[in-house]
Parts: sequence; C-alpha cells; structure tokens
Amino acid sequence: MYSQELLKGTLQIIVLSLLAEKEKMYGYEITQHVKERTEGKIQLTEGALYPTLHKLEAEGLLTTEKVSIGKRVRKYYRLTERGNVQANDRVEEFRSFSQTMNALLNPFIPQPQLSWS
Amino acid sequence: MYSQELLKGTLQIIVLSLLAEKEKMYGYEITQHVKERTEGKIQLTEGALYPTLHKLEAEGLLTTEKVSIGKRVRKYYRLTERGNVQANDRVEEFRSFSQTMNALLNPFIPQPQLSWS
DNA sequence: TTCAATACATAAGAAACTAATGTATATGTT
DNA sequence: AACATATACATTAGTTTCTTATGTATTGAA
Repeated sequence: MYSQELLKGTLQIIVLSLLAEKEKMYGYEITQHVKERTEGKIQLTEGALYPTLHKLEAEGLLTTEKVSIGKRVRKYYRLTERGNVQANDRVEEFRSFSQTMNALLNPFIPQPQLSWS
Repeated sequence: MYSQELLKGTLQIIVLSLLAEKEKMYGYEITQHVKERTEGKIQLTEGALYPTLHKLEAEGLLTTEKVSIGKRVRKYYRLTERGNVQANDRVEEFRSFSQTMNALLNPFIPQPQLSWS
C-alpha cells in the first residue's frame, strides 16, 4: 500500500479513467477493480469514493442509474459528454505530470526513457 | 502549470529529494530551482512551502542554519540522517506509485516501456 | 525613487482526505 | 439456525494540506 499522501488528488482521475474504459460502473465495483488491477497497492476507501462520485455527478461529469438487484439497489455511474472530455484531459495531464516529477526527482540517476515498442 | 490537485502530496517529496541532491538549500532557492527545472510547469507557493519546511524540521528530517547575507538572513535547510533515509524511500515510492497509476489509467492504450539506455 | 526581485513568515478559509459509524441485503459456514 | 463475511450504499467529525492574502524587510535596477 502506498502512503495516503500520494493518493491525494488522484481519486477523480482514477474514477474518470475507469469510466472512460468501461462506461458503466457502480461504487463498490470501482473499489474492487482498482484493488485487483493494482494488486492491492491502491485501495480506495468508501469514505473518500462516495463523496467524490457525488461531487462529479453534481458537476455534470457523471450521470447515475439505479438498478435493483433482488432487494438491493445498485447505483451505476457513467460519463457524460463533458465527463468524457475531462477524462481524457486529466489522464493526459497526469501522464505529463508524472514525467515531469520523475525528471525533477534526482536527475543524476539515469532516467528511464519512454519508448513505445 | 498543472492543476493544483496533482501537486497535492508531492511537496514533501520534492523538498526531500532536492536536499538529497544538493544538501543545503534555502526556501526561496527551492522555489526557483523547481520552477526552472520544470520549465515553469511546477511552481511552489510560499504559503505551502514554508509550513512544509517547518513541519519537516519539527519531525527531525531537516536541520536549519541561519546565514547572514548583508542585513538579510537566509535559512538554509539540510537533511538529517533520518531525512536522508526518508528522501530515498519517498522518491522510490513515488516512482513505483506513478508506474502503478500509469498502468491503471487506460491499460488499453499501449503503455510506454521503461528502458534504461 | 520606485518597482521588481529576494527572503522570510503567518493566518483564514477551502478542499480532500481518514477513520468511524450506520443501515441493510446476500451468501457461505458450522 | 446462527454467525461471519461480503456486498452496497451513505454520512460525519476531525485532520491535513493546500490556496490566497497579507505582512515585513532588504536589495538591485531603471
């Protein structure tokens, strides 16, 4: 697990990015998805996730759809058009940012070069 | 300039990393250094930097030394032994974290491979 | 002399998080 | 049947960390 510090500011990006890929997910699903795909290295807490989802919805980047599963109600989220644009922009920005950071941190240690094979 | 969101949680790492490299810097110098080396893409604000420096000092990761330059007093910071250990650990963690994040964000887009040339 | 740069600092308020707690259904185990 | 765990939502108090603004003072250049 990474220190909570690093996670700060990345939650929105994670949510937007996953929804750009899968187009319809519910909160709990997102937490599990992230946990699995990062081998437990990133674990979202519900106390952080739900308020974030609500906020993105309030900003018009997400819409919701309630689906009954037995007696239980799932709340699916999907990107709006604006949400989709934001998702791409933010992911792009993160990639650029992490490159800048990696160059800033100890430039004397040889930096890994980015290459698309 | 990157959104402030992304910067969150990276200030301490930046400070520790720069001091691991230069071993003696003062606050203003740090802001200028970061600005230059990132081509203005990362700009630290004094309102964030000074409290961070004070905090790291209080935690025993940094020590200070006041140096008079004419009538002005500069406050130089340097890493303690523990600070040096922390610096390496945190930078390492950030590198790992940013790799994990980049893999998480849109895994269908071909990922840049890390290669040391 | 006046503006920009250098150099420190603090303080109010906002934002985003953690940790705890709450509610309820579903499923698997003993 | 009883119990624990997993699923699934949500809120709240408190903390941390940041932004924006403000304050003080020296130095150098136009």
